[in-house]
Amino acid sequence: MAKAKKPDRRVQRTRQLLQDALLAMVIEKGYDATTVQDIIDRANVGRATFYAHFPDKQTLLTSRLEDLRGLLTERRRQAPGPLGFSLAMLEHARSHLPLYRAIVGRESGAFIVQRIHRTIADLAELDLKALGFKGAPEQRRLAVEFLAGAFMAVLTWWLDEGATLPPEEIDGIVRRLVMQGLAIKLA
Amino acid sequence: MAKAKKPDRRVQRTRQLLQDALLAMVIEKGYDATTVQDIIDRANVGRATFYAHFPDKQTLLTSRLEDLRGLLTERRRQAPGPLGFSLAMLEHARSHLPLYRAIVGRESGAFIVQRIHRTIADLAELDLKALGFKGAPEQRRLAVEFLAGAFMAVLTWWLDEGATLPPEEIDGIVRRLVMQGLAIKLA
DNA sequence: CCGTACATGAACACGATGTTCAGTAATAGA
DNA sequence: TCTATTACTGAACATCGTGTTCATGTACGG
Repeated sequence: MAKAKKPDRRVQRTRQLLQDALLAMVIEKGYDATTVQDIIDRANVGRATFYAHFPDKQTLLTSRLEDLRGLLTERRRQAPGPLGFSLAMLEHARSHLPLYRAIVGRESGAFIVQRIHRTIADLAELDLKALGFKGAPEQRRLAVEFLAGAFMAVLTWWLDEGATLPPEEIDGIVRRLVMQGLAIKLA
Repeated sequence: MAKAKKPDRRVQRTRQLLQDALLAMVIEKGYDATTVQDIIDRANVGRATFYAHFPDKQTLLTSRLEDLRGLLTERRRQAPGPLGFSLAMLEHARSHLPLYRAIVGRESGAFIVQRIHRTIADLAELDLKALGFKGAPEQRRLAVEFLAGAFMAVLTWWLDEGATLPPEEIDGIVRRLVMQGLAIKLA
């Protein structure tokens, strides 16, 4: 373990200001449309200061996304079992609706969506492993992508509809679809 | 029907050049990284000319994507039944691998992915309607998003892996997942 | 052959990026 | 409290992409 010296108070403050400003701007104009200029204006921070902390917009966002990953992993620990993150994420999304819509909704940029997809896929893979999913690793990977993609799409749709349906209902439907499929005879 | 006067030969030529140049650049550097400058350089076309035809990069791409939509709809007509587009798309993707990877793979921009997702979702909705899917329209929509998201994710993964597995196998697995789900007891 | 529609390319204003640097302030540690 | 260190500032700068304009040249259709 590297000795993690507690960072200078100014550093903490600046990073916090920048992260908060980014989220506020993303909600306001979307990720792609948000410029570094917007962020530093909102945060009241010098231009040079931004680049002293983060090489670009993307890295700044990534630093913030670690929190979400942590939260989901934690919830998964609390509520074990496959798709343990599902309900947790749906509820978390609803209580941060504007942010989620900006990040994972129809208007968001590609980069963020991919990151979140990866997070979900990783969690799902843990689930499948724990269940002793039979089949080649390749098949497991395919199933994991299937699951993550499906979940992301449902989440996106739900958010874009205003997240009116209760999380429990969405969670239930997703589970049923994942479990039994459409339960329709396909060709 | 509007009388579709056949366009000036120069117009056809210019539009073709621009579309081809865009695809070439997307394969080379990805959609986001491709600039209008790149496109007109590659196409050997004046800057003003570009903007005389398309307001921006996005519209140029959209004009091209109509072709794919047409092709998928056509294939669906030929091979009716749910998920009729699945195998067709997988095969089409494999025979245009670099382009597909650039467009729908991990490196692509958000805009294109959303467009393709929409195309697939629309096709899937036709399938479900034809099958007499029971349940509220809202539930059907959710199922459609689920299906499209899952398919897109699998396609993305497959492409990023180099599309080594045969399309028929992927198609079969996707069908099974959609039909029966993971066939695992979930909590 | 001629009038029209299109292509050209250069110039322009604008805005965003990322870097540099000298000056100033806040901080941690003694 | 004092001091060396570290961080922030703000302005300037080069670079690049965008989208518009316009006068000029040229290929097209009829």
